[in-house]
Amino acid sequence: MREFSRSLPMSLLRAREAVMRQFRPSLRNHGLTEQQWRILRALTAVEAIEVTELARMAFLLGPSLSRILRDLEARQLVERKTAVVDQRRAVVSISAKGLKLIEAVAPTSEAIYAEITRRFGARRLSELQEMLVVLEQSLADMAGADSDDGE
Amino acid sequence: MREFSRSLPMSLLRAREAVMRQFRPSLRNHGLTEQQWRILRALTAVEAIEVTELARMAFLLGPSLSRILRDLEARQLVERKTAVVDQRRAVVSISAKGLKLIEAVAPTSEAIYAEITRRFGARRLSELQEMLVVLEQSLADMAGADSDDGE
DNA sequence: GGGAGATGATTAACATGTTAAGTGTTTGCC
DNA sequence: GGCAAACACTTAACATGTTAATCATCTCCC
Repeated sequence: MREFSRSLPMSLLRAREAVMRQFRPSLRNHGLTEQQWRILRALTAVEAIEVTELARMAFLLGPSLSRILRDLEARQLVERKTAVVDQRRAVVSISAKGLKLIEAVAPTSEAIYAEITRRFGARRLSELQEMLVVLEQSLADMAGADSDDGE
Repeated sequence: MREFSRSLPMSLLRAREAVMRQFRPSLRNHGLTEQQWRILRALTAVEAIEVTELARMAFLLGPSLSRILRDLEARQLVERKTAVVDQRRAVVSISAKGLKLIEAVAPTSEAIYAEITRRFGARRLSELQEMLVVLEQSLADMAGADSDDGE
């Protein structure tokens, strides 16, 4: 079998961890986890958004998002209301307080990102991002290998 | 601020998830989680190994590894004994039963990996892995951006 | 217009990620 | 040789990942 440390999932995991390690302390100083930050960050790009669509944008599973929204709402960083046309749907938006928090975190975040870009190289970074997109697309319609053995 | 969906952490997360989505069903059919598989897989490369070193190999934090080892030991997939020279250290190795399980999973796993390689391209895959290593190394000695604000 | 099935969201249950604290052992040094 | 600091590992506590089940609403079709 392929040498373990060279497997693609491990490489991606390690690279991502190396990157996130840079951001976590700053987020923590503002009382935010990585996922909470992703949600607030996604919300700044829209006026309001339904929960399912937000999950897609922030790349979180429904249950995780549900829990985090409950907390963010309690902290008054986001607002939630039920859609009028369909009572099942909830529409979420960032609050003024949430925006303020984003603005407080952003400078440090940007500085870290800039330093990562400087170290790794801007061109190289673009190439990497492009490859990652292609990888994702390559596997988009792959079966799922379910019928492995006795199921 | 940079468009959210193009941030490096998100790109890495999405790519990794696209890859892991392929493997999870098969692992699940064998009663293994991704992390349990990583541990068993790492153990096949060595005779025996200390817990801390295993954590480094499988890229798991100590607490996660502790919990998982407890479970794998209960299922008799791994064996653990205390080092004679240093009572603090525990030495872990894979059991015959564990090896058998690995051998049962490996074919499907290899087939999936081969299909991923075929779709993405072998050369491209090598390039990607190389870039990920460089990225990791680029950030290896980066500060940690701790002194963000009032600390 | 009413009921079966689909859909959006949440809850439940268990596994892991993450940081801090705790436990037992060893090491270095006086 | 004994004690403070370092070390290896585990536990604790809370947040998230993951899958399945539940709940409420809605849609479609008869």
